[in-house]
Amino acid sequence: MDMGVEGSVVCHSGVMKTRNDEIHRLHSTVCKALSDPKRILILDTLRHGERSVGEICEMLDLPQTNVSQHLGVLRSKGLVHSRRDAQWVYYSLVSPKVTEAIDLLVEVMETTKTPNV
Amino acid sequence: MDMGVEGSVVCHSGVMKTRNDEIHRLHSTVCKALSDPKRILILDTLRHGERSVGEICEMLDLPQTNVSQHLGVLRSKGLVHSRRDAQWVYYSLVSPKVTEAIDLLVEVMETTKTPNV
DNA sequence: TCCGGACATGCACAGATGTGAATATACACG
DNA sequence: CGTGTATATTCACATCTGTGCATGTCCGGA
Repeated sequence: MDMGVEGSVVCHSGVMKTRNDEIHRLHSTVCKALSDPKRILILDTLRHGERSVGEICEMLDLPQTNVSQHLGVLRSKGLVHSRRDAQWVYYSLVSPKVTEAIDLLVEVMETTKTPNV
Repeated sequence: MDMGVEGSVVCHSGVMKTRNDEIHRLHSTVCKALSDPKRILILDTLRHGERSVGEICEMLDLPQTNVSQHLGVLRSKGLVHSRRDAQWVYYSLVSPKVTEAIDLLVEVMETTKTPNV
């Protein structure tokens, strides 16, 4: 009698059902998007507004092919939105919560004192 | 003149230096810890206080070997702390910010409407 | 000191994933 | 329509990482 709060069903000798599914979806979307350093860098690049692919490449000094691949992943995970304007494609965050989350993760890192690398 | 705020050095035709390093450390610690669904589940298990390895195994229905491996990763990343009591080892979060971050990531997932899987 | 339970570690392997090279597609312009 | 620029996609490959199995270590009890 110390858990089982917040609307989740607890199956004894089993797993919390809805919470389990929720976390698996969390992993396959947001967490998987953050599981590569370059993708985090790209998201950070979009912090202050939309950027074209070429602008991101220049800011991060990365080849275009690679940036397009990562942007494709981020879009498939639903974290960024793309808008075409003539020859250029501009990417932007679907929500400011994305960078808010990154900032909170940085806070977590700092409170954990990052023991080893 | 649209970026370069918050104490980071911007190298034109280069990359933001200190921010770059910060994000790479973020990835190799916190984000890498969250890059596996079972590890997120384990962290969620510790939300309300410390648990022994056996308790975590039972709650998540996972083999002990596997749980120990993941706990080893989480400890090496600095997200959990371990305490030995007789034959048992109790794990706990180093900071409540860990689950706060997970909760915010869930919020991000929900705002992005998770388009595909 | 021997035994059993709790937990950790090393190893081998399969599956996932980031990367570059080459190529394809979309668009503007003349 | 042909050319150049911007971006996306496919493919092959090297690397990483989660997993199970077997084993090792730590601890308490008889």
